[in-house]
Amino acid sequence: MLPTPDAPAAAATVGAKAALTSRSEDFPRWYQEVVARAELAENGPVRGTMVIRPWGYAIWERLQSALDLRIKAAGVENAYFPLFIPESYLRLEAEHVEGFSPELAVVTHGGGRRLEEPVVVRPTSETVVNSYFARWVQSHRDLPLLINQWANVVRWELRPRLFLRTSEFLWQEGHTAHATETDAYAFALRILNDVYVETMTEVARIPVLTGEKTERERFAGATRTWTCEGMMGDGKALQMGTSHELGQNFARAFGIQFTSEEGRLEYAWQTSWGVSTRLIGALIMAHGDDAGLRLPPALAPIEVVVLLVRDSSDVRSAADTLASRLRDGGHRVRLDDRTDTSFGRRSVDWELKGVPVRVEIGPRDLADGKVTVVTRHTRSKATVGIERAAGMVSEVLAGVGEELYREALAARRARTVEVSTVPEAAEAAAGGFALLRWSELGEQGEDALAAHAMSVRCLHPAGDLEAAVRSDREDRSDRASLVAVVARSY
RNA sequence: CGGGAAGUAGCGCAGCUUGGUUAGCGCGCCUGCUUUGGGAGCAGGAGGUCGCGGGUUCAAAUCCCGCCUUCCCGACCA
Repeated sequence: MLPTPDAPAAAATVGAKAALTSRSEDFPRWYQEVVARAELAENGPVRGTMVIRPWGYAIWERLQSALDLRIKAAGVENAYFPLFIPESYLRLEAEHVEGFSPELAVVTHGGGRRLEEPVVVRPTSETVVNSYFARWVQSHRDLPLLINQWANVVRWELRPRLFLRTSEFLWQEGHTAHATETDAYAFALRILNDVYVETMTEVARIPVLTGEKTERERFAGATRTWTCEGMMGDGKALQMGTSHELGQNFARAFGIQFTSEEGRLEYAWQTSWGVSTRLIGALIMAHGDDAGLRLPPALAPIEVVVLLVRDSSDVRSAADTLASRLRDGGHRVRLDDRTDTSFGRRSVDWELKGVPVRVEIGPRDLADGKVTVVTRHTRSKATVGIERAAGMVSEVLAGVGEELYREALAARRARTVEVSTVPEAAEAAAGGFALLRWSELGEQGEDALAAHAMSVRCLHPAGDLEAAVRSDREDRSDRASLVAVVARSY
């Protein structure tokens, strides 16, 4: 609760029966229950597929706009490429096909006949996009070519989990071509920092660690993969987004060549990058509590619910007036006048869905000219004069995002330990992040950790762990000073 | 794909070991009345190809075989 000039007449914390399995008791079960009870998504009829329900989709739409705005601010244009890709395209980049072939969905029949060449349902679009880039890029004047698409992709996952790993998911994938390696490198990091880190921290309010993936964890076909790693409520890491430098791998495979200012024929340098509906999973697991989802206002489909405790003409007109004032103040408001459903049930439901603020209006308080303002993320209640209510809601909403971020950051810090040996890392990463110098860990150590179901989430320059990986850093080969973030992951 | 568990009404489960009338229970749903300040109460009601396919049998939710799906733990990933 924010401190306010005229302090609330009464403050209390909500006490109710547990709506869900607690996080500490069984985190995976808690996660599934939140997804179901908050009406975010359900399994589709085909294994690994997902039906995203309106509440979940509305969150996705808000994430999409936040990302799309920033992607466009980086100079990228949206386009659309086909769902079906000739199987032969995948084979043109050796590492790429090796990485993706185990999880491809392949169409062998169409129009009732066997296809001459099977088509693949895109697992990612590097191959089609780049086959067109080859046609569009002729001159250095055509570069950089910066394209993004919003699409669905299919990867036949072995162990699906709603939002975190589904066989079909929604995402954006960016594909760019540049004249020089330096440009491509800078752009991959620009997307990482200005689009991904910013959206994750400022909009989703989840702290992320950025850094480079090890060779073992790198994207199939990339020369370098940069990642954003978040810590979930159980101490495990989630890869929330990646930005890849592709070098000239795809340019050579697809013939993306241009004539340079000096008149030489050169291959383009490329990047690709993506984030997906997995971000909704991150939101649930980073911010959720034992009462359900907790949404930062920027992503909440509804920021404030005005709830009629019971119906009467006084209550209704007070609620209508308050809802209008809040709407006029620019907030997304829902009037809950379903008084044929009990107060308790409606309260619990809105808490499950994570609506940041709720205003309860009932005859008792109203007789004193008051209403109750409930803050979801702290589950605290305050009674305020009705004329103050709209102002207080705005004040509370203004603070929720920052408080969620700080809470998540504190939780991550509490579970992050610096260690100096591989066995220590394995022990510490059982419950959070372990930081170990890469020179101490190395690829042998990475193999050893794999036996404990642990991995290097990213390599970050020594020093301030939370500092952005800077795109103007010249020294790219000082690997000895890198710190490995070791964790279990989703 | 390997190891483990499970599929019976929208959800959660019992029944299965030892085959045998009409397959039960809780929640939810519908109707009515009373309620509503933290998951309301009473009364009445609707809802089932027992995951799918095959087999054994006079008879299968129950026994046998195959498949599918879900969950947990691994390997793979946004």
